[in-house]
Amino acid sequence: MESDRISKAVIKRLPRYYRYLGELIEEGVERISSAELSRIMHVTASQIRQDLNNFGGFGQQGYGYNVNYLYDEIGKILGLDSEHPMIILGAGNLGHTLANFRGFEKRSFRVIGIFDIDPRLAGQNVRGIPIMMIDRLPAFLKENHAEIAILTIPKDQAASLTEILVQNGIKAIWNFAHVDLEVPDDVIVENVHLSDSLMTLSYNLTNTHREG
Amino acid sequence: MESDRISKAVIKRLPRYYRYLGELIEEGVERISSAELSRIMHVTASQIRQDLNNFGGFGQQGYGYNVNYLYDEIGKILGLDSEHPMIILGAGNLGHTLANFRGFEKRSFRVIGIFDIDPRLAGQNVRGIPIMMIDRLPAFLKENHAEIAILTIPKDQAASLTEILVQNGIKAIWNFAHVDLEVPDDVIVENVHLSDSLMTLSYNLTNTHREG
DNA sequence: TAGATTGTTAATCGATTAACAATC
DNA sequence: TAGATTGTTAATCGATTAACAATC
Repeated sequence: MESDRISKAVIKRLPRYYRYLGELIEEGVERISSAELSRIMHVTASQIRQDLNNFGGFGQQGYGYNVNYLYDEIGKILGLDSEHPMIILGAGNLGHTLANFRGFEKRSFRVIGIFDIDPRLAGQNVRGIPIMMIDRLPAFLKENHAEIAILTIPKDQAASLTEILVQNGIKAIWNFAHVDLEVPDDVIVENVHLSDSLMTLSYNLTNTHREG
Repeated sequence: MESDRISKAVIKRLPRYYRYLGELIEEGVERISSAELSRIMHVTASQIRQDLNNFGGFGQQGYGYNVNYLYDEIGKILGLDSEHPMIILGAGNLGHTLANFRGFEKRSFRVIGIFDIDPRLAGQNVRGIPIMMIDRLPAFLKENHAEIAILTIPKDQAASLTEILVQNGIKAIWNFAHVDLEVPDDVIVENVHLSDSLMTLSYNLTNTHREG
């Protein structure tokens, strides 16, 4: 069923709501109206209500939203209530950095294996997570359930490794390589193109201070 | 002058055009039509022409676009033809990783200093880039021209450090901390919220394989 | 109950796509 | 010149904002 597809714009805002609600919880806030949240987040109250109502009626007229309840519900919508075992492909600087992120585990994203082509890294580990050679990948994926693959490899290796991942049942790729991956329809790719991000910054820097 | 503000959506697409054009150059392609580029990039030809015409008429009727020329022009639009000295705040894993990125320098983004609060790091360096203590930051910014500050610090330090940066004339912040920064209008912030990105992936993973 | 605030419909705004005349 | 393809205007589509009736 196609159903009413939620727009990409809405989905991209969900983590931000989640983050702000988390902060409100830390501050001990129990309820909040869309108007108040609007002020804090610098978005319109209308947008907040529209966004949330894509997923259900979480609020109550005359009261607003219960912060804890809304936080939990958005967490569920984001899939944070279940485990997401991950593997990292590429044990370079970035791979190591992501393997060391403690924040992920709070949210049930756990790295269960790291893969590289450099034989000098074989047998090493990061926080107890073993670094294995890429040729072990298919066997590893048969023996272990991994949902998400993180790609922190050079762009020229991305295509061939993606194929291996797809063939072995990986359904989601968090891609840090500077290429767009070609995958079947049922495989999800989320790109983090750092250099694109930096260029956007550079654009704004170069062009903003000209006008005005 | 407000002028015809280029939409954010268009700007976010520019680096992607730039990337594909760079690949075409590597492949020795000299000219390309919007129709052909459309096929490669999986966007409409109409959008390509509309996007580019925000900045000028780079093509030629009956011919298409000269790849090298268009690449250079987009590079200029993105501000890649001038130097962008950067500093990194936070010499943790991520700070080190970014300091080590060689790709940036090709494009005239150069890291000139790294700052941290951990006294054990004082005097150390990354690829010759000195790690200094945060209290040296104001003096450093007076003596050296830095355009972009990269924030790879814990979120609770982000607000106070941002204030110091703004007071000392930094006009652009590449923010990896998990908070939204409050800055004056003339300061540009580009966020890289990795956990937001991972949650978006998790959302799609959780919700996509249900329908269909 | 009266007041507040949601959920939701309608209006507006902006971005994408289609179409085609201009022109190389 | 004829053919190809741009630049640009017009049409469509989607997302955001405004408004308000429903309801706690």
